[in-house]
Order: sequence, then structure tokens, then C-alpha cells
Amino acid sequence: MTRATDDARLIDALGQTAFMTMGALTGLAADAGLSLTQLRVLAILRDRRLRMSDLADYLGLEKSTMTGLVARAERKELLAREPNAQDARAVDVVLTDRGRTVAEELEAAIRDAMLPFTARLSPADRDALGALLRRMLP
Amino acid sequence: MTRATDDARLIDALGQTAFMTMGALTGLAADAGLSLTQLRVLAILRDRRLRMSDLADYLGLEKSTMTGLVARAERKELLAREPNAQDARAVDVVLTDRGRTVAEELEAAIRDAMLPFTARLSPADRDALGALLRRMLP
DNA sequence: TATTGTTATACTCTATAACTATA
DNA sequence: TATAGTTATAGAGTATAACAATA
Repeated sequence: MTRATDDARLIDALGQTAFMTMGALTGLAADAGLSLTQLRVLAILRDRRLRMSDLADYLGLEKSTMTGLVARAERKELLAREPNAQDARAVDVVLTDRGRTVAEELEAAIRDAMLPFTARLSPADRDALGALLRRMLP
Repeated sequence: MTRATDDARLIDALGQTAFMTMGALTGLAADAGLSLTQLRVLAILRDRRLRMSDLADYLGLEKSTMTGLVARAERKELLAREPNAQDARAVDVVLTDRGRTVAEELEAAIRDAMLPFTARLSPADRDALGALLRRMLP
């Protein structure tokens, strides 16, 4: 088989893997009454406190989009807005205790949901796959 | 390092790869004025003619969602509805010529967009990665 | 003047429920 | 009676543009 064909097959496999993974994540988020984006926010804020604009940059969204996203998660008591100490214009977003609990439960659920897939590989192959993916990521 | 930690690292790498891949696909779709779901529809219909309900099953969406999705793509002249020959209740969805062209252009654009990532691996590693992913997929 | 965040507006995506036409 | 598709409705996600407060 030619090089170009092999590359197309890799890209196809990456695409299918992405849709499979996103499907699992979206389903778990939905079970928790969250959107995929809100799941991402929870994961990002697990070890960080970010301003609205930084969060928007992180997610690749407009700041006006963040306003609604954070407002809805705030209504669910998963996030809280706090004034930024250095800049009176800025607003920090942090996890509430409940948000932290939900984030931890989701992390465990994600591991369980992915197990049927990862378990199809031997431990050595799992390590090899992880290493290859990490070398490919920016 | 423990087995559980290695597995968590693999799942993390899969998640990051998925977000990276979906980000690339979403961006390319947006450049073409399409949503990610519409890009998927175009890709699915490249070598198939499906009824509305089959398309909905394929995408994991409600049939009422398909109605709007297909209507918007039809307005862009990418898809067409055709009566099903066997069942007068059913509606087949097919690509228009324009839809086929756009689908082909998108396929090329996706390959180009992924190149910065896949090119970080040697040809042998690309093959190995593709093989591992295919073994993991259902 | 430039930046941070919000508001107002509009469009897409999605689901649920009710409906029509056909099987 | 069951299935295929549409319509009506509602909520979430998203962007653009205009705005107030602060830097």
C-alpha cells in the first residue's frame, strides 16, 4: 500500500477514535446533566482558578459565550464567580465543593466508560499507544 | 509507575487527541459554513443513500433533529430529499453534486490540517499508531 | 484608549410531544 | 396498531455588536 493511503487510514482511525471518545464523554456529561463544554470547564478548573477571558481562550470561545456557560453552571451550583484581587474588571471562576465532587465522579466514570476500549489492548500496547499519542500532541 | 496511573495517562492522551481532532474538524467545517454534524452527514453519505431514520440512528440523533439538519443542508444545496422506492413513508437523503464536491474538498482539507500532527511521527510510528487505534476500536 | 465582562440579538443544534400519512 | 417523517416548542451553545466599568 502507498504512503498516502496509509496516512489516510491513520487519519480515519484518529477521526473514529475522536468520535468514539467524544461520544463517551458527551454521554457521561449528559448523565450528569451537563454539556460537553461544561464537562471541559469542570476538568480545566480542577487545578486552576481562571478569569472569564482566560477560560474563553482556553476553550476557544467568545467571552460572551462564557457568560452564559458560567451562569448556567453557577445556577447548578457547580461554579462560583469571585472578584479578581489584582484587576477590578476581571472575574475569577472557581469550582464549588459540589463542582469538585461532580468533577471527581466524572473522572472515575470516564475511566470506567473507556475501559471496554482500552482493555482490548495488552498493557504493553496500551503504554505504546499512550506514548505515540503524546509524541503526536503539541 | 502503577498500572492504574498508566491507564489514566492513556485515557488522558485519548481525550486530548479527541479534543484536538474534533477542534480541527470543527474549524474546517466552520470554514465551509457547516457544523460538525453536517460534516459528518456529508462524510456518511459519500458512499451511501440513507433514509432519514437510518441517518438519525447512525448519528445517534432524534429523527426530528434530522429534519432540521437536512433542511438546512438542503437550503445550502448540499443534500437532496428523494422519495424511497420501497416505502412511501420513507425519505432518502442523498448528496447533490455540490455536496459531493464539498465533501471531497473537506476530506483533502482534513488531511492537510492533520498533517502537522501526524508528521511528528515517523512513517513506521504512524503505521504503528494506526494499527493500535484500529485494534482498540469496536 | 484599551480591556474585561455583560447584555441584546440571532441562528444552530438538540430533545420531547403531538400530528399526518403510510404500512 | 406501528412506523416514518414533520411540526411546534423549548432550552442550550455559539457568535456579533453595543455597552459600562476599570485599567
